[in-house]
Amino acid sequence: MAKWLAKTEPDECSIDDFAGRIDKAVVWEGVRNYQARNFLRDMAVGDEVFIYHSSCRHIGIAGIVKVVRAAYPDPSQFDEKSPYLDAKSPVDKPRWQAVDMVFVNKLPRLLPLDELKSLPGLQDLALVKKGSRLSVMPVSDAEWNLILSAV
DNA sequence: GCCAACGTTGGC
DNA sequence: GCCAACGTTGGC
Repeated sequence: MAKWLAKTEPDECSIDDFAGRIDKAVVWEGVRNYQARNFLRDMAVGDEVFIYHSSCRHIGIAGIVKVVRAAYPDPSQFDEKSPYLDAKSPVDKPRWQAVDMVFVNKLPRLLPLDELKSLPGLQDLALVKKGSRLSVMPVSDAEWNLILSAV
């Protein structure tokens, strides 16, 4: 079972938003970067995903969710009212993918970015690399366990 | 709010 | 195919 990390601005969709709707999956839409899209496409049902809070007061890994529906065409790319509308995406060959995810748990404490940067063994994780803007990325089992043991 | 780093766009 | 200009991301 593969593991992943996904960035989100908590104002948009925080780990608490996941926790507050455990009966209804969150549609992870709006990814508009090809590399991140490819990772989304590789996600399988049951895969676990770290939720990372960015562009906010407390930056870091906040919790874990899991995939309950594998990649399908992101509806927001065709939605005129969505900020994620991509008018150039062909309807018969959509560019962008979404997955559905549900809450698993919050970490006992938020693991801040500066701690993640200081952990030996995470230097290959795109998240901690300077200038990295990748919003969905794979996490190895070793990295996953290291992060959990640092909480 | 600033700004460095990055990905995308579009002219050539 | 190159690359400058531009818009966006995201930490600080």
